[in-house]
Amino acid sequence: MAPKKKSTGTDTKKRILDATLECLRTNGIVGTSARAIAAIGDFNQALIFYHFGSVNDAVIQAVGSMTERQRDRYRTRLAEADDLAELVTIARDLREEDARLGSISMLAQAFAGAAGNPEQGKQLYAQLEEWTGVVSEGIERSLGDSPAASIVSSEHLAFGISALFVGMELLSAMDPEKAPTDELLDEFGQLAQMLQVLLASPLMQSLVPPKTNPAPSS
Amino acid sequence: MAPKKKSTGTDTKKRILDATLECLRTNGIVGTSARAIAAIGDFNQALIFYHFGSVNDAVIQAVGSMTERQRDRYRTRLAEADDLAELVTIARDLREEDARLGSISMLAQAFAGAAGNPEQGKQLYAQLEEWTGVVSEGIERSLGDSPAASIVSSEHLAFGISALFVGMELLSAMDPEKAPTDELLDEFGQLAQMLQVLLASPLMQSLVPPKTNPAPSS
DNA sequence: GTCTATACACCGATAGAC
DNA sequence: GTCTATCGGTGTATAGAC
Repeated sequence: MAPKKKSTGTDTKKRILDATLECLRTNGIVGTSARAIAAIGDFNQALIFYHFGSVNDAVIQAVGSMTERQRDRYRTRLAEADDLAELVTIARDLREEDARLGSISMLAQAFAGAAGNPEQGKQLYAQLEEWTGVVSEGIERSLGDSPAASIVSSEHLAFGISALFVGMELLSAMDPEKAPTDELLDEFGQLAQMLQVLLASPLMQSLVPPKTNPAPSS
Repeated sequence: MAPKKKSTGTDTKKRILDATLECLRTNGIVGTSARAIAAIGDFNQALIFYHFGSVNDAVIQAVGSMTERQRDRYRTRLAEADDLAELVTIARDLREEDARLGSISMLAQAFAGAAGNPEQGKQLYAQLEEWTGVVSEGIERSLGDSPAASIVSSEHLAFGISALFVGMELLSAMDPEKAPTDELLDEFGQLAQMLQVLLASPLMQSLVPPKTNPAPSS
């Protein structure tokens, strides 16, 4: 039997986490306080401390619940990517949806707020790693046998993509009209198509030796 | 005759700006308050409001003074770049120094604090544009005649590099041990060397038509 | 131009009634 | 588990002495 729900609907803990994310998205980290969160979620301010101990911890948990969802979403979508061009196209679509939902903006705000607080920083970074791990796998699968993969590690590249997305979202929030995020990503898509052909060309062989076939020992 | 200096040394306005930057760097935007700034610079809290009207305005002006210095520094350094490989090498050096000084971290913090405040955001973005304008020129000069330039606009690419740097600095602050910023940039350097050869290859001609020679009309 | 003193709003966090 | 009430602290900003 499904658990009987209160009239308020969802579980309080979840309501707090959702309100915390919404607050982070609309008010930014400087405007995120226990009172502001409580006002958004229409519950009592003291509940945050009862359930999470502090505002900071509520923020960390809220971001954690968000990155979990994103990790799963990225995993299913990236499973469709077979080569570089597809990978870039999917990445562009995912980012577009993230921009609408504000997921990456929330992340950026939480990061900014954790500056100078090593413990909080490490927790947030660990949550990001789960997410980027999926990206890294996607890169590995669609680029693993390309000669470019022998130069750039997929983990490092996934980190770079995350950093790029976080930075672009932060900059776009400053001046949405002027920041050329979509244009840049479109151009990257075209560049990726070009690169894909180049990477397969015989010329590559002279620059990057093919993977040394691990000959069966002896 | 040079203006007589007070015993405190430098001009108060400048002292406030410096203390504001230092506060942004060490405390982050959430920890940046009039009292915190005044404590760092060892002056009275009320002076901030007398000279700048509000803490927010002091932050904007402080960041502005920083981006000006950075713009000049980038301009002189980037003047040495003649091709893609050199450009990437110089970019890596500049970023390394920025990381030491914390310039980009301050920028990221100021950006994060301006979220949800369009006026402040626009002002900060305009300051960043001065900086990226120099980067864009550097790209143009060292890549202008390459076929890649016909795909990616130098302004857009400069924006992307800024976003990448801001994002990397924000992520590195979370967990300096784990974030592979230097590794990634080293790999990008190698990739750039490879690309430089590829872009010059005859194969490019089949993918990207050479610039249509603007034939003199009639 | 710089200081002290202060007004007033909001912050995180807790105690205790329900 | 949720509420009200409240503590001490800190925030921005200003008035007024010097």
